[in-house]
Amino acid sequence: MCPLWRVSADMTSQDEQIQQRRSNLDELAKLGIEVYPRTFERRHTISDLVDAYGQRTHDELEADRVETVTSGRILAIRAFGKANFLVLSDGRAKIQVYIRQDSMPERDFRIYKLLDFGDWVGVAGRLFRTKTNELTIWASRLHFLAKCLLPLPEKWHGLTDVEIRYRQRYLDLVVNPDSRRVFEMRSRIIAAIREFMTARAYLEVETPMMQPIPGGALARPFVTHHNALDMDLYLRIAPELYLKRLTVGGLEKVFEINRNFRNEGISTQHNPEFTMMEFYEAYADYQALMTMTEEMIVTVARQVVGSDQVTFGDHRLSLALRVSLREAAREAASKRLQREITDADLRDRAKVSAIARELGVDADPGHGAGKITTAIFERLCEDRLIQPTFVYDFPTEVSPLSKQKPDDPDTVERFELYIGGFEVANAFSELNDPVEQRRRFEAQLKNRARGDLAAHEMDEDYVRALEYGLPPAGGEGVGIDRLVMILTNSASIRDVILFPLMRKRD
RNA sequence: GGGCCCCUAGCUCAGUGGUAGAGCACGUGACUUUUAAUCACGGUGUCCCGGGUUCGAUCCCCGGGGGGCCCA
Repeated sequence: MCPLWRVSADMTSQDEQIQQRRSNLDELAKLGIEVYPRTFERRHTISDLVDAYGQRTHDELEADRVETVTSGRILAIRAFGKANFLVLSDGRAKIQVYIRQDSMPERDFRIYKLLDFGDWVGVAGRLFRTKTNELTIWASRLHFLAKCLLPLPEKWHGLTDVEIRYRQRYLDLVVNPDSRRVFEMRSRIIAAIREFMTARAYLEVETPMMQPIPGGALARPFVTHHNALDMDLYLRIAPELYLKRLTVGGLEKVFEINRNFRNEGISTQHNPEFTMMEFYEAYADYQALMTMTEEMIVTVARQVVGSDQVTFGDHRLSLALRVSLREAAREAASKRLQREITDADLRDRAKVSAIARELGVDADPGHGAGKITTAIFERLCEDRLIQPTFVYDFPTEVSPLSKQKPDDPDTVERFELYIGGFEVANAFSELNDPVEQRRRFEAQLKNRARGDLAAHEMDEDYVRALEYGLPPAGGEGVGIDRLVMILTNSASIRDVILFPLMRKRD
């Protein structure tokens, strides 16, 4: 036979492999089988079999004669003429299948001959162990379930090209078990958080993702448009103002786990859409939330990772520390400049501005002392906060929705939790004085007028809600993606988001 | 937005100013307990795209695209 039609000079290796696979599919159809069947009834999943029989010895399996029907994707074919092996995977576990011409109907063996690496098949057979002690299904029937028409990445090196891993996550999941593990853990982390909250009588709610006034955070929003109402809408940057409206309405403990959208840069710590767990509790203040946050993270880590000590990069993370923002900025600045910087220096607009200049930190002319101190903190301290650290007492200027400290109007009762060098949570005692809230919004509007597109907008209805009375309350947002990074030791947020945003590719 | 780095076969990667390579994968053959199966034989290609320099560019230069890391 001279299969000239199969190989022409300008055919690439991929074309050739696709054509071969197509031809195998055609041949399968000619056998009279349904090549895209609708269902397949399996008696066990591969994971079930490995869990239940992975420890059974050869003799035990011979005595028990375990019959099974299972299915999966073919991850390897080792052919020896009359003795053949497939490796099937259900994504979590693998099992070997032994194919012998004289152990199955002739048509099933013909199906076997037309299989390719990556195809989906079902098998029926008996469990045994080979000479090399591998748990194996001795196939008596073989069912074709679906064709893999494109060649898969190589089994040994897997898929390391991060661009393909992000753009074609399905390939990453097929060949990189670690990737699947990360997303399974992500799912369990979210489930554990939900369980933690509902066990404490928090009510899970859903608030608008499309908002006429984007609020609750200082960030630039995405804009969209509703045609029938002819109205611009913004994808939410935070659910905060809606959740607090619910607290006004008497829902004393609420939480929401969902996406926020911020029209800002992309980095290993930022994806334009990201998942937050945000919650509010009447009668709690930020001190209570710190304690609760510690408890939540420890509980989730123990439940999902099995320990409250986790490895992140080169670091071993453990106990939570507490340090005030001004104190952290003051200490770091003193150290850097080799002289004593005082708390009073940081509160003085002119002095802190000079200090910032000395440190090479941008101090916008419109920025007040609080904002400049925060910039110094972010520049000097943030990425050094590897061990879990609560940074508390933020400048009022950068916290338009937080309640001031009773003895210090320039400072609010707010904290951020840092782990691994980045912000994981942000919380504060909620400002519930409508007069003061209006003043804060107005201050934000001035920043906006000066060109700060991330400054907060006026939200009249939110102020009105406060006028009806918001009980004393604490609220917090936990960055789920970043928490998952910490708990799965992932260096980039893109490794914990199934389909991270990528540039469009023609 | 700035700096540095990457883009070569389906995958993982070498490489060179002169007709482009390896391993895996793929095809043909052998093989009835293999497992990164082995052995023999065989074909891999827009060297990201466009322009320039050159007798000749995958390589050097310029521009663009995509990606990564760091900084803002």
